[in-house]
Amino acid sequence: MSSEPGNQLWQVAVNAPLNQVLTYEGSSDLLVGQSVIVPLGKRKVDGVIVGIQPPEKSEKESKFKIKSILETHPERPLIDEKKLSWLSWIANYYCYPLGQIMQLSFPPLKKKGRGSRKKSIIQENLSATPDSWLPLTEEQQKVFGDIQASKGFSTHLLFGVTGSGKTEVYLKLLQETLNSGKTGLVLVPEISLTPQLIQRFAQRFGDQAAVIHSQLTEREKTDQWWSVVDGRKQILIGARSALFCPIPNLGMIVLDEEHEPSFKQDEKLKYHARDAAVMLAHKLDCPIVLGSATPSLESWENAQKGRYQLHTMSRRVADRAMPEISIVDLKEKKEEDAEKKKKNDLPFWLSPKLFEALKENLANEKQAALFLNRRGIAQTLTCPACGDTRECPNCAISLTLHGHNHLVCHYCDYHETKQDICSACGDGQPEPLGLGTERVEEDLQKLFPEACIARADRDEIQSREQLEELIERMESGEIDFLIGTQMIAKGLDFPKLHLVGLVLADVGFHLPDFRAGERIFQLITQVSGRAGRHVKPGEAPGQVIVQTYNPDHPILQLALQGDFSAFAEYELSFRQGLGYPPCGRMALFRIQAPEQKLAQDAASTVKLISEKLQAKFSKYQELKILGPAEAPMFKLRNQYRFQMIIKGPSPWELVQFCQHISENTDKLPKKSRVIIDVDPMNVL
DNA sequence: AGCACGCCGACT
DNA sequence: GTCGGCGTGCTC
Repeated sequence: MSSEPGNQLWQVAVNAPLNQVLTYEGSSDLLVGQSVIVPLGKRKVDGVIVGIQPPEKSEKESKFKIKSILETHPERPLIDEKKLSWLSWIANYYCYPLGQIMQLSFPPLKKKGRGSRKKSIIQENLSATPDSWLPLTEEQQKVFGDIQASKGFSTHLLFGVTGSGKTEVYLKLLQETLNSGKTGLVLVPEISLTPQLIQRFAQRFGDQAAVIHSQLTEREKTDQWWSVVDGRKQILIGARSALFCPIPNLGMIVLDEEHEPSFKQDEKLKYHARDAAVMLAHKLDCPIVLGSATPSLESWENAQKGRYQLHTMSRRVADRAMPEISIVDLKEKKEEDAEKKKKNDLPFWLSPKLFEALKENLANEKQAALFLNRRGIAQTLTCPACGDTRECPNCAISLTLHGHNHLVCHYCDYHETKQDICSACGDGQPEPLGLGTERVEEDLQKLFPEACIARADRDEIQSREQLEELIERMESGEIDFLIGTQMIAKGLDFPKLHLVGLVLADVGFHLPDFRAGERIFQLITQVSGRAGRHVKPGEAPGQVIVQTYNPDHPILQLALQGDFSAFAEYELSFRQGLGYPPCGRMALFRIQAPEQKLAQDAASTVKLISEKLQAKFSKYQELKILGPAEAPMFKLRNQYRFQMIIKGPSPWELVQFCQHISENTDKLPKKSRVIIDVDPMNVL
């Protein structure tokens, strides 16, 4: 404490939905970055000091009576200048109050007093004896060396086929980071934080690693958080929220499965952990590694443009064979197929080829998995004769069925009436696609009464324990057929899984989402990676069967060849034409209100404000404002929802525009709200 | 986000 | 008469 601590004015970002910092009086001993408690209205809230209030400014701000900072948070660490600058970037870029973002940097509970406590399951896992290091393959060694050689900030895109051993490279890089006295952060999608992955890190780093994920209790999260912040642990593994942990002395960030859409948070602060992590690495001047077998086109484009360094690993370790992928046409064109189907009494979704493969697999006592990505809130019409789906002429997005005969585009609000006869082939009658995992399970059990069938989807598997139990039953070989949604397509590694079937690839194609093609390519690639991961040389390779009504679709053909760069080229040229990311940026405004009329009016108001802004500022000239249109989920939790899409050539004017809008939409019609999503991943 | 203020209907 | 519902508005 200094001898003469005078008072001065501080700028504080408070934990409230305010778009500005507030001014408080406090001791001049305080520091920027310090956590404080301040009075706000009639209550006390947390806040962080973000700056000194310039004295000349305070004179005219006499509108408020300046209050005093009540106390400091003695145990919360200082947020240093770099971190502060990063948090401010997030607040600006994603149009979200800084004070609320700051609070993500702190654990949910108070620090625990000393005293013995029993180890959590994770910690027990992490205390396993370190095992020996595997020697890197030539390819791994090269990538490791190249990344290692770069100093300071650099973004590395590690593009490695499934089974090429990306994790081994991460482990080695992290070890080097620890050796140089720095700490490391590993971000993975929540779904892949399975014991399998944690075990792997545990074996290498023993008790040097902490893990944070959403299923921990608040106490556990708090303890893990402190173990890193105190410096007792040097590596933090976690889902996207771990990014906000103020890890001291961070020297390396690894973000695995870089393409996973779950890195984008869909509620509250709609940040993308990958993009925020790259920005953090930039601010901290440290390297970041993004890994994937199917990079997002955003990252791929960044690599092509030289903003990211591309490292490719194209060989599976131990030269394990890639699985055989085949595509089956579900259209019942061939007489013999129809006959076969009839003979075995097969349901419409099961082709004779997949049926035979399942039968053979069961006879050989191997496991099979069937995937069906039924995320179908949005219904699209598909012609059973030619497989055509009606698309919006402006947006190249599937039209969505409303009522019985109304087709609507959710990007621009184009409307048309349903035709009874398919306009593409003039023959079939388009029908909504409807099929779910439950139906698949039911049908399959009838066909294979003796088989042990398990289902994995949101309805069936709700907790981590249930997932772990399922994994165990798969590993023990008890389950013959596993039926599931994407849930099981990712991250899981089942040694005895030999056959993988994608029941209906088309479901993915026809989501009203410009990334539908990318998702389906990723899905096929990821799913293929599950089959025959552990075949030994000489054994038959894993088998993948993709069923579809569109066997000739270029994306399926490219997935079949496993040619990512050809796929990227194809997809990028499509996006270029319409200015979709990464060939341009977009933002989504969701306008909602408890009554349809209110929401409609509010949407029109926002549109009007947008057009006025655009007319007034020339920098917004190149932005394209689409909509408002009804959101795909028009009514949700008693709110009626409209959306507008803003497209622009680069992020700068787009983000400025979003900020501008958020400043001007405070006084919308009562009860209505605008929610801004910059770089949306999910337009539903 | 909270928390208060205020303006309506149902109760002692 | 007042208790309490939640719609509306403000916070240095």
